[in-house]
Amino acid sequence: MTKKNSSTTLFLSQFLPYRLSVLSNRISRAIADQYEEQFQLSLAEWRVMAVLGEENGLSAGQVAKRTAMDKVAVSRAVGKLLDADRIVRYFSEKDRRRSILSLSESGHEIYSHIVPIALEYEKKLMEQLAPEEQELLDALLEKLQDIQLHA
Amino acid sequence: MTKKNSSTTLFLSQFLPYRLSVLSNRISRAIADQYEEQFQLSLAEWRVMAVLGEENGLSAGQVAKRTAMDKVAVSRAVGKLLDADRIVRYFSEKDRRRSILSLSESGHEIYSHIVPIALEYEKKLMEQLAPEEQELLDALLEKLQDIQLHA
DNA sequence: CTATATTAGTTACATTAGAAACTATTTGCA
DNA sequence: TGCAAATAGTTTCTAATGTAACTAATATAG
Repeated sequence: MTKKNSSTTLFLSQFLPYRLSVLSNRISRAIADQYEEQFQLSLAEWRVMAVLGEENGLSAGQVAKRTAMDKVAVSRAVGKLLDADRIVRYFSEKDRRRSILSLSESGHEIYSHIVPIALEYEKKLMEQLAPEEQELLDALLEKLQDIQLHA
Repeated sequence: MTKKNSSTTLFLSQFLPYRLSVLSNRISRAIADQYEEQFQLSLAEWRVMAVLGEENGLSAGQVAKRTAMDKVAVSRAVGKLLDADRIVRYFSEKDRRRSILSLSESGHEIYSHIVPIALEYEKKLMEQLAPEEQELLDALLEKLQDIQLHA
């Protein structure tokens, strides 16, 4: 029952999953604060717009994959964005289940306002790190991303 | 790749806040999956237990600060943990608003089961990185954590 | 063909989480 | 003192989220 000392107490402030979570939430919240009020956009809605700004004509399923959101969240976000005329939806002629989504004129307008804010924000963050450090962070995140979590 | 941010398009998959969020959610979820079912503990409840395992006798407010949860979330988690007899609560004699929280016997028991799981998990993650990389990641997170987000 | 399985997306239900208002207590200061 | 402001924590109301069930369309096995 008695185990190594090091494995009987967890120091939350040094625990990687916890640190990532706190950092990530702080950053996301800080950015979201800048567009939520100004543009009445939830984080989920913004993510959908972000991928559509990157690539037009995606289906809801493709959006889900790229944003790492689940399909219900995408469906809801898409619904709201349609209501607000920020995106446009067709359905594929070949497969009428598949939606084809793109930013509307006004969606593009909003997108082009938010992108600089988001990038500026990221820049501010990254500026805290030296260029080599930035590259390292990038590489480390890449590695961690690829880990198979459930062996 | 070198950075060439046109500042008119955002590539979500290369956007630091987004990458952090996806990574962090994946990791937290994977760990939570291991104790939620087994011990009927939500992430919030586990966090409260984790800081109490680290330091006994904290008030709800101190728990909130250390876990980066808001006070409502702490209040609710504390309520559930009390119901399940996983923690014990007194109120300070000097200031009867201030609570004094600590793990109960059975709380300690559960704590001592989960800590190794969490640490093992973190270890698995970190093992993907070379020792120098681990130190670097640590240092980079430290730096990012300290950034003043709202200038 | 046609019955079954699969896929895309939505809806319904239950749970959780956050904001704001509220209670109780303590502090500050006129 | 005594009354406004501050603090600790809880409750309430509402919005966001996840799971499962559902609808519609397409693909496929027999």
